[in-house]
Amino acid sequence: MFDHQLSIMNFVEELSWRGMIHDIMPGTEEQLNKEMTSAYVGIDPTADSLHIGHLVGVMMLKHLQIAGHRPIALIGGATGMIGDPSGKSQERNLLDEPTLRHNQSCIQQQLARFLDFDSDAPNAALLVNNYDWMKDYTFLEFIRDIGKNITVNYMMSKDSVKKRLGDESKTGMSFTEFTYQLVQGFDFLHLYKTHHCRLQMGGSDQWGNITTGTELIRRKEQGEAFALTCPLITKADGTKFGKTEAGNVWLDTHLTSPYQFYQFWLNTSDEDAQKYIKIFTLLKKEEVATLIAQHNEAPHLRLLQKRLAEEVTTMVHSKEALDAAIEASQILFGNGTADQLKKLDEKTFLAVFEGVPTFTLAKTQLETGINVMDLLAETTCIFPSKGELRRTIQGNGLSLNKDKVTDMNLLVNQDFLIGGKYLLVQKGKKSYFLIIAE
RNA sequence: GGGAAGAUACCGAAGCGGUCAAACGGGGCAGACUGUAAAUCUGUUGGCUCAGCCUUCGUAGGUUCGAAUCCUGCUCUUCCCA
Repeated sequence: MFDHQLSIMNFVEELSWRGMIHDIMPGTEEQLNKEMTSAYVGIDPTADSLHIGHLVGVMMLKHLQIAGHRPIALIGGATGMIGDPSGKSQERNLLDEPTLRHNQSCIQQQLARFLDFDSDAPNAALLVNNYDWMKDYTFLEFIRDIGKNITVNYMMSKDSVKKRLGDESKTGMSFTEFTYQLVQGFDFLHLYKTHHCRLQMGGSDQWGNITTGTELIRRKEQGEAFALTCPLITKADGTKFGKTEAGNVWLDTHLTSPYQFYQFWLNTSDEDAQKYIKIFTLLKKEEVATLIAQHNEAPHLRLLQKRLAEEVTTMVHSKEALDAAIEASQILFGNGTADQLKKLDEKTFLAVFEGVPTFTLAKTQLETGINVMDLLAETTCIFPSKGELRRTIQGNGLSLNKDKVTDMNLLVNQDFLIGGKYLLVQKGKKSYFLIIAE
């Protein structure tokens, strides 16, 4: 029986209570209990940062490593160029190699916060890029060595393909997309042969692709490989997880500030928070149970959301970033008044509004005063059009320095500046913008 | 290669010669209520120098006093036949 001092609970049990198993191939658990096993998760290198949609896969790898197995992160340099037919995603563009490598190294740095790549431990994590073994692999070799082993009938039976072939599909499917599962299956085969990788994990939408891989391994190598998928992360209101109005929630500080990151998690609904805290934090079963119980006692305190946001922000960024985010949140969402705002010293002020979109303009422009309309819709692009700004003011949704604006002809001059320098623009309750006069 | 259907604002989808900046639904934004929630209700959702004007209904032309609506070419999509 395989045992590791770190593994308190076995991997499958661990994922299971966390609600992270959607489907698992028979024999997977036995394999994991038998010996140290390598398992991989694929990541598309479409950007130079991961976003929180990637986090589930990363957490699976982390749990895997904690359980004493070896995680492999596969950068889909080759597959990422194709695009999976199951997603709504368009066919992708080919990344040039420098961009691909850049993205790869950025992603690896982010992964290093979660996984141990460098130690001498036998289960140190590994990062590979399928571009490396695909780029010189010719089409002829591929169809002869790989394509031969899988029938089109088999490939067509996959849901992802059926969906695109069905009557309700409006777009059809290119040959390239059809081939996707084979290419991904080949990755699995390659890792099986080169790294003894026996398990592929991914989102539930990957099940079909993963099983093409295990099938390929069975037919070509008479080997046994396994699949484990986690449920697609959903939100109770049915909208897509991981998106805000501003787009993806990234792990990179420059794309999504720690404050915004913290806010994202803080804003999860009660129902979702119970799910997410199991998936995105490493809190133990008992602690999670206690938190959920406490939350149900006093839901308005939102202990669960706060804890979730704290844990994830700390894990992804740092304790310092978390503290700053909390402080900023308190000022922004506490009963902040214009007076309080004006009392802040510049350093705190800037810390609070770090990550808030800023616009600069010359102080001289304010000497004679400038109309709110022109200021917000023209000089700065806080509002895309004057019409929209007009509507917002009419709907009582605009504040300057925490004071509601009701007059569309309001003249903004230097007297409005906080500390002689800053003007805080608020659209609705949650959207802040900062104008800096220089 | 032949045939059919279609392309409307963020998305879906009406409109089929004037009263159309374009019904309806979804989404978005804002307001009320609240827990920075959910649900609900309300307003709004092309632009502007805003009771008026300007640019939009795949694209280029044409017919007409007048076109999203009719005609022609083109592009693209889906489906059927070969």
